[in-house]
Amino acid sequence: MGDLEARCAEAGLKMTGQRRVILKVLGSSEDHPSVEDVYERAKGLDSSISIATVYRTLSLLDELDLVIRHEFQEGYSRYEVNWDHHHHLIDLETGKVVEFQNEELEKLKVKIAKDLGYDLVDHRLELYGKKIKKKK
Amino acid sequence: MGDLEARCAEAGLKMTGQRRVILKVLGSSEDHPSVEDVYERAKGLDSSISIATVYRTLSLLDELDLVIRHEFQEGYSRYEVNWDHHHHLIDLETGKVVEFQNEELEKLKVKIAKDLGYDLVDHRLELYGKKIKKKK
DNA sequence: GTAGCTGCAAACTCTTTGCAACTCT
DNA sequence: AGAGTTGCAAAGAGTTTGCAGCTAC
Repeated sequence: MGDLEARCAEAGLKMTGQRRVILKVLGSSEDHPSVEDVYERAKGLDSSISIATVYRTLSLLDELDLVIRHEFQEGYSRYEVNWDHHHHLIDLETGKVVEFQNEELEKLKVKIAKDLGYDLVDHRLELYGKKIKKKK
Repeated sequence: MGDLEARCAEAGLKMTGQRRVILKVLGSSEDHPSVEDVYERAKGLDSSISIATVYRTLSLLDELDLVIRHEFQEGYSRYEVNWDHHHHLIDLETGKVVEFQNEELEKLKVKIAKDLGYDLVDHRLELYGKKIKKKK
């Protein structure tokens, strides 16, 4: 993958200070921040930034597929950079989000879509679970 | 499975006229109606019903697991009766929602969660695709 | 009788947008 | 220079809630 800024320029976006800040925040986030989270982190780097700009920028990045927008049944969106394809397991007790990949799953999904008469364009998979308690 | 009304009574819910109407609407819907949809259909049976009651009832039913709440990335919720476990393929060109089940997928998900150290409690899978065009 | 339910309207949360000023290219 | 971008504040959409009256049990 590579440089977010480069890919934005490629798409014809003007590289403003605010966008640079937001891209920096996204690129250095290891989690799945909400818009509010991105806004707070961005303000740490440039206190004049507005949340409207964060919303607008995230929408743009989503359209460009540079970012993925998640709705984990919380009533708001979370974002993450679209570095690599993976899925999420949400720990119901702690809210922790675990990422995973599974090749078998990928193949199976394409096959299911095909059997239904569809070309698979996109998909979402979320698992919700509780940590297995080891017995002593 | 079976009677929605019975299961509500079992849970200690009072069986009011409005609830009966909403349950009837849900039980006879073959699609995945939004709150607004449920409200409109319910008004056809009892014009005095309010949307606040629809929201409250659907939340209750969701807590009781009698109903499943979906968020198909549209900015609002859709509901369906929790009759049987299945997943959805959303046709990106028409918005049509196709339901499917796949045993292999179910096993795989349990296994993935287990490998990550989790007991699978719930999960969501949505495929987004385009209809395969047959060549003449 | 009374705990629970309802309609109404107001409030809330998340997100989008109109506008005038500003800024990359 | 000029199209695109920004901050602000207001508006929008979807959803929740306080309250007084009503109703199933």
